Amino acid sequence: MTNLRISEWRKLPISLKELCIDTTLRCGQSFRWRKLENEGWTCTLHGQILSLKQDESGLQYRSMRPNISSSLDQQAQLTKPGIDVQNELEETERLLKHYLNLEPNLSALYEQWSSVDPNFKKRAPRFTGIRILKQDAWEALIGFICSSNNNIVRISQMVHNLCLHYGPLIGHVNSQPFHDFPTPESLTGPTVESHLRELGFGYRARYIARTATIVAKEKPEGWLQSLCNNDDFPDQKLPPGGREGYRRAHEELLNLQGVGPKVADCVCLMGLGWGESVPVDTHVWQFAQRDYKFGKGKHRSLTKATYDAVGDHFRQLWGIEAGWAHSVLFAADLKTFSDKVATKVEIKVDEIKVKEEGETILDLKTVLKREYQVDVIKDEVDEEKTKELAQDSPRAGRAKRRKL
DNA sequence: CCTCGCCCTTGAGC
DNA sequence: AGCTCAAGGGCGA
Repeated sequence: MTNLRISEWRKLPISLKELCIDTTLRCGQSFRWRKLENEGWTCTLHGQILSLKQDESGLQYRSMRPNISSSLDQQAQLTKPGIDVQNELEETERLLKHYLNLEPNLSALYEQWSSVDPNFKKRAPRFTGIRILKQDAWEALIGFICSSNNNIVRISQMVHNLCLHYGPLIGHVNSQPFHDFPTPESLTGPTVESHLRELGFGYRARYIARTATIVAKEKPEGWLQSLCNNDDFPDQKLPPGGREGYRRAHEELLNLQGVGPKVADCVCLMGLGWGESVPVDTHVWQFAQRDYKFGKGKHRSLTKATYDAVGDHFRQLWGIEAGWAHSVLFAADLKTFSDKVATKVEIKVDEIKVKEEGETILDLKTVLKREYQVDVIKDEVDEEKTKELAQDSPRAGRAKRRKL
């Protein structure tokens, strides 16, 4: 095991309503946290390894830093002048508070969204404590370039491989290596694309290599950070298209390779701190049609115009932190969390079907039995609504159909 | 402006 | 065993 200086466990007083790490770290906004036996959620952050544990009493964390000299044992390190342990503890706490984005009052936001949106009010109680993290913008950018046509498990694997091969090793925990996220510079070079293809990145290999080159060589130093939101006290007025700074950041990101509207919005929201950013992916498009009357007339398919209209709608409905509310409903739509949503199976007997065969019309009375899987919020089962849902839901058409 | 085929890989479902 | 399809899209014609 690599020589690490391990801090004591410290406590951060925060309720599960304000932050639920088990949901927040798995809902597809960050891809590097690993849950280890006896260690909890673990990830590298700015040259150190952080572990998080949470129960009803609060959040616990500890840091693991690489030793400067491996010849000294832990006791010697602790007493060695030059290493200010107290200072490091404070630094870790600052880092963690910043990353977890603990400033906004999440309960108050949930209440506000619930008061203006019955659908949010119905679904949110099963998904409390989902907080938008303040991730590093560069990491978010690469992570979401990887996300196209992909699933969370595989995205996480790809990001892990990226760190393993291109990021500096920080240390081992439970005999697993932990690397920091690679810099843009380290992902430039003539062999990166082909190597990433060998590692299974597919067509995203070229996007990553090109975007890394643009950021490292063509843009000025600190360009990505310059797009981030520094408005600590946003005024309540929000233009339908979002604040000027958000629009500019979004537009700038579109010039990169492998970055379309959706990926740009993910980076704006999770890497640059623009709360009004609403990434519209297949899940969001699904519930926009199911619960918010999109998918008809002018906004039949998810074109760029429809994409903007969906975002504008949610911004007007939810306000300046619309992206936060969006993440709650997104999580509610993930199969990963289907254990949080009770599944009710409805049996419905179809109408008698008449089957034609050549010239003879056979009265084949085929009774079809359909099983509809309907997401039902536990303890809030409304029979009429449920049936309606089953018939209107896009899932109903793909529901299992068995002949008897 | 909208639509479509294509891009890589993996796992589930049939 | 083999096929289709979707998984948090983007790009070019």
